[in-house]
Amino acid sequence: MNVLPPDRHHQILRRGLDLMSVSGLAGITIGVLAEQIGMSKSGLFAHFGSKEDLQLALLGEAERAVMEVVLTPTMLAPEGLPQLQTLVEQWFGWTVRAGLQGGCPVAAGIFELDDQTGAVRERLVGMEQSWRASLTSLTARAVELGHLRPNLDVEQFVWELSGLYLSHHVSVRFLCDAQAGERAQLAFSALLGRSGSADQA
Amino acid sequence: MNVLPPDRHHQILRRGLDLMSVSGLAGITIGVLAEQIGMSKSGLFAHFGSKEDLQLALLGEAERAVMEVVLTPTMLAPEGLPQLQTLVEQWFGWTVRAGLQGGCPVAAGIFELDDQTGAVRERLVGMEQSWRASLTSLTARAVELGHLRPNLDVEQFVWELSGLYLSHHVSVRFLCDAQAGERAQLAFSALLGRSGSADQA
DNA sequence: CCTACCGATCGGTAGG
DNA sequence: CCTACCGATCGGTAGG
Repeated sequence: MNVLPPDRHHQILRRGLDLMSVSGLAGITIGVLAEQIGMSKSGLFAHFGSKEDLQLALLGEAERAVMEVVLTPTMLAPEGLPQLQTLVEQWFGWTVRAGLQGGCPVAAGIFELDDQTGAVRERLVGMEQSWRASLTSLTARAVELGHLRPNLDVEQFVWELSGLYLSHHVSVRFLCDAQAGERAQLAFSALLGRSGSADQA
Repeated sequence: MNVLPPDRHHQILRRGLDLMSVSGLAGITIGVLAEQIGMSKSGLFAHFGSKEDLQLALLGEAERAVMEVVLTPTMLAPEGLPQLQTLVEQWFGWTVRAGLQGGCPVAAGIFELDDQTGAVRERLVGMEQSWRASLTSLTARAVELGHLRPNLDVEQFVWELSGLYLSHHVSVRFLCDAQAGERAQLAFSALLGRSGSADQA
């Protein structure tokens, strides 16, 4: 039961996720990542069949991180509206809590790969669709519990919520707007307000 | 008054903008761009002092394209609400109308450079701030004309509108959602609705 | 605007 | 997991 080294493969993925959050998917190079970990290029390469496989593995690591940092705490909250509110609290700006230096690698990857083809893009599309399905499920549950209007367009709700996430990302990481958190909270409150069961049209 | 060649420098910027919309800022290489135009690497390089200067010039070209394809038609509409509606019609998905093969290079650049430093990032920050100032001005004019609530938080309106643009971009270019246009229109109508002078709270 | 070239780095392989 | 190496490509330069 030796503790050191703590699994080289996992160390590569962890450090690689951090690098990906700063440099993007295409910005990852085997040489740079190997140097940061302190091993040889070919040594690191041996863990993966190709650079593409490394990128796919890093996307998997990102998915695991989101699960741990965002989705798990969300599920611990009471079902319905409380889970939606917890989700937004944990989702927006999650990379800081995950200990990453950069921004959301999924969002960055989406804009990086939106005009390309290949396995990495397809993997990322699958991740995003799966993520939105989770959001849809949480929202639908809030409707079932009467926390949101029974006639709410759940897909539209998720579509607009995703836009708030992206706008928050741009504000906080690119424009460095100190009011990013308040703006996001205000927008989310407005979205909840016009989705609420108290439908005052 | 010779017509051919139609200004090599402009040809480089035009073709480079197209390449940037597909490959992103970092994806641009002098060699690839030179080959697409049919000139030598060093011949193209001579037009710019460095790759960074080329990137800066391409951002300027993107700004010019947005001005021509989005802002100019917007200004031709009646002031206030009609201009805001025209803006969204022309802004969302503008790269197609601009004849580009890829998505919005500004949006892509924001997510690409959000964790980096340097002149290119600073230029892009300036462009985005200037763009949002234009949106703010158009929105404030709609308030002045009584088309929107006098107590509207104009900055918040622009912040949320920017989120709709990003969400639309992801839907149409990455997820290939056929309903992207409808979702964006629905969200924009809702945003206008709760910003309208007919404040039915 | 070109050819020819520079050192650095890329992903990947051979062989151990 | 390493050293040593491959061909290709990178941004950039010399010289014309």
